[in-house]
Amino acid sequence: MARSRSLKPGRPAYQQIADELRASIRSGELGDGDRLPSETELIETFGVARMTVRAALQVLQHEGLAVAEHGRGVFVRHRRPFRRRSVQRLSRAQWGSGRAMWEADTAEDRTVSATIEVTRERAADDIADRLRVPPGTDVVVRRRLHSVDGQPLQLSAAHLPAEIAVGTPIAEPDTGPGGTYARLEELGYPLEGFVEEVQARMPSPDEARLLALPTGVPVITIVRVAHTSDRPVEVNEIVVNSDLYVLEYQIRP
Amino acid sequence: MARSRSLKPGRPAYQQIADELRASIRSGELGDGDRLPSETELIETFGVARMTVRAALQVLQHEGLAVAEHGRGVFVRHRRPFRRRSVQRLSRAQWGSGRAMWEADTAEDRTVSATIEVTRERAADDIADRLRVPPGTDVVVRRRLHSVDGQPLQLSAAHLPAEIAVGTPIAEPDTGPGGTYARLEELGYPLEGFVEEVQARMPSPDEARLLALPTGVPVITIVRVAHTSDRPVEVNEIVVNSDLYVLEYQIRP
DNA sequence: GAGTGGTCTAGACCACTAT
DNA sequence: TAGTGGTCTAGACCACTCT
Repeated sequence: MARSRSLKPGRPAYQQIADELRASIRSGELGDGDRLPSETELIETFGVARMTVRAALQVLQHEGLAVAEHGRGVFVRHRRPFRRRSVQRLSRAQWGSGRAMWEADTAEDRTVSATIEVTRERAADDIADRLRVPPGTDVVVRRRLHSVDGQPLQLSAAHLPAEIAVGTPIAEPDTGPGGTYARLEELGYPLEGFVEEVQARMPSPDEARLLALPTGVPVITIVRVAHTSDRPVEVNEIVVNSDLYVLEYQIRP
Repeated sequence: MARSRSLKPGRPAYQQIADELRASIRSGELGDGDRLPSETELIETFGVARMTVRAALQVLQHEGLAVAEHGRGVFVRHRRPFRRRSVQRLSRAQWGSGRAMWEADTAEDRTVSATIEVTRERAADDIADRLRVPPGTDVVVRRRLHSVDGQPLQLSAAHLPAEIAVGTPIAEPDTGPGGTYARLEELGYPLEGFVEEVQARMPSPDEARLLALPTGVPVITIVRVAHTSDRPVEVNEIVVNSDLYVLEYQIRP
């Protein structure tokens, strides 16, 4: 960044400074992980007040292009989606084989971990609606936080009618080989298909904390409904760190 | 919001103010479209400087919970996803029938419009890679901006090898009934399937402008590859307003 | 004109990181 | 200790909306 740059009237100063920095990032002049000019340097370069350069840096952070590290500087953020979720994850070959679904798209050298909490609750209206049971029906809820190599990736909350799950391994923290879907088939609920509804939004503060999300990184939400030929048997609400995920879907015409 | 509220030490004032406002929104005390307390009111309520209450309001805007309207106030943002993209969109029944794919999931009373620009370019590396052609190969690019009821929804850039598309309706703005996919089949490229890669991120300033995105609304990006039994024939890069979309995918085990 | 949010200044003190 | 970003103040002027 050259010394003493001029700003044109008409467009706010903080946006012009953000524009210049963004251009430096896009052009590759500032690469992944590089430190941006410090606030002090930007104040000298552009001849503006500190709050003005801070506003410019905030713009870049909220665009997901930069992250601030207290005491160290503001750095170009590097995306590294190291996981890919594909349709294959939900194939019977996967969970029928005794592998956890979770492992389906995980490279061998990754360390996968999860915390889990199983509770019994009354179904919220939207869950009951999707399960096609009366509002307030008892459900077993399996809440998990999945991490890979210590990096939190995904929150999930699987809801199953208590009538189906209670007294089975599905209501235990460890569902055994093949997981919930393998158990459902054993219990006489052969799965016919899944429907996933995908959306994106900014995280709540809680989600940002649990998933260790930097500023400017949205979450992808997935509502997956697993169903047999005559009824839905599970609703899984999933929230994923969009920075680390590429979802893959295959469609046949 | 009661008058004169106290702030506790330890947590930054602007975050505590944001917390209170967020709680009011989540509880429903402030509903969709309601005006939040003005900056002046918040200054009096919490006894802080203006930049502090502004910081609190920015937090909510970047979370996608509120939108500021210059001269009017800051309002609770209301989500209204009025479109749903499902697997059915890509069924042969859809585009084989002469309906534009675009219409597949559009309710009858919507006004659909699009701008389109068709160009011939050298393929960028990632596009060439996905089309399995040498880098720099000539491609026909169909860039569109889709809107519904005047609201911009989606940007797309469909890339096809020039070898396939040149001299056909695919290189014209209007591809005719059933669109590009119907033409491809007529030209001897029967489609065997599609793969979609879905990610989410914050928009670039250009995307935010074109899609009329408020602060705090991410985009969903989709890279769709259409292929015949022996080669990919189209790569479509799609950027959608995540506020207006629910993607739906069906999966068979 | 009164009220709203948008930009900007010139300071202050604090917390964190590096050396 | 020097340099970095994080929070906060008490003003200023501007642009927009509504009545």
